Amino acid sequence: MATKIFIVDDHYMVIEGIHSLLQNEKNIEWMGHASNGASCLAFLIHEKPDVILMDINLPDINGIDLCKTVKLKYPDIYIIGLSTFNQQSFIEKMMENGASGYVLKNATQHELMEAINMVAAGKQYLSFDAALALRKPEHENDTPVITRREKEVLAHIADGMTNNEIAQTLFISVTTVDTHRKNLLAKFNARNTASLVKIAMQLNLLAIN
Amino acid sequence: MATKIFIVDDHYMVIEGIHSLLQNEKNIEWMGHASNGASCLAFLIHEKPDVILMDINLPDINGIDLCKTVKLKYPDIYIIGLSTFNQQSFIEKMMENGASGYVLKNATQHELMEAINMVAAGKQYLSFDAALALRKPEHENDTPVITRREKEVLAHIADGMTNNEIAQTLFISVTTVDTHRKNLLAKFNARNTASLVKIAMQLNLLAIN
DNA sequence: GTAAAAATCATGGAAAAAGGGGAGTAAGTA
DNA sequence: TACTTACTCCCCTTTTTCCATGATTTTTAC
Repeated sequence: MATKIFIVDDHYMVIEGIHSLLQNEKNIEWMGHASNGASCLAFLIHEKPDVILMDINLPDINGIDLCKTVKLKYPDIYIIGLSTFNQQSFIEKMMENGASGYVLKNATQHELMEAINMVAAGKQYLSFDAALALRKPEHENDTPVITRREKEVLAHIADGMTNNEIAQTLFISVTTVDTHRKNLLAKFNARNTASLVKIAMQLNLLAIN
Repeated sequence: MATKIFIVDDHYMVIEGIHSLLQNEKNIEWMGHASNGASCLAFLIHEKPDVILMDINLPDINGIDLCKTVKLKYPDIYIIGLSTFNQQSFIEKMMENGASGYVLKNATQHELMEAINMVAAGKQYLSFDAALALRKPEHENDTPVITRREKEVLAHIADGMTNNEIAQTLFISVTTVDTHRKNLLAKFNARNTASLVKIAMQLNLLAIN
């Protein structure tokens, strides 16, 4: 029985590339593609693929959230994350939200087929580089654990607000905000606000929640 | 006479996609691909394509600089920039460095062929969206034009260095660094260092030079 | 060769952040 | 219950940034 595949990616060339890679595979049934989250969800109302290859960068919604939505509505559909980024935070969040695999866009045909077959069989698959990123020991793991409040403060800092302004919007004292700021600097091992924001952006703590 | 095409892109799926799109075109001769700048230059020593499709994001060198290098050595080769980003600054720099066209990775087969044919005929081609971005009036352009020195200072700021430290590493006065910093804040319309770094990261000015 | 743009330097003052302390409360866990 | 964690608050000092204003010298581009 052929595995029914559906792609969500806004780059026509990538879709075409995957299509081409899968064209001669006998046990693959190509169901088509969507170029954004909305049309993906619309497609799923009437059609049920076995595996969805889902890009993380979509125009209307990010793939991480789309993954969650799809998995909630259709738990039987397996999802493979697809991205050019090999960042631990992306991979982790994608897997946390129910994805069964993660493949980089520079994967070979062999890797892609392996991923699809593994995932369709109910197993998990991480491309080599992705697995490497995840297997880093904790001390090499560069993403610090920050609390809910710290994340709020961090977001406001990155938006250019001063401690005073943050204190007013969060209805807390300036000194409290200052404490959070100091803790953030310590946790991120940052020398000052500038490097704090850079590191947070690199870890995607400010773009995708 | 067929147009000889060569691709430089580090994403296998994109290469495969373009290959697939061009496979049935009679007047296209596929010469192969390189996945980084170095192997592209190595290839060009012995082989001379008519048109190179060049990704902006490469592992070893950015496409903008590679474009310059290739054009210097082989002015007869036409280059089409290839990117997922529709940012004015990228497009401009690519064209300034001698590219004849710019195509987004979500371009259709028709657009791609049009680009190749136009460029091979010595004309220029910008994909619709790219052209739109370029025609935006200056006040709608969200990527400010910053100078070489400002970019250096910006990078150092984002790395957490103080004005004093930056001054020492660049062998200039602290007040000069301060001036650059002020100009950066003004150009980015940022309230302080934190928002400056965030905006710069969002515009990819700290990852790609 | 000239005009524009970029890079350089400066003063002085107000505002904010960084660094170093200490400390109480509430909530959940072992 | 004892312990940990998150969140809250405070003081003081030093450093750094931010702001306003002005000016000179190189580079670059036409």
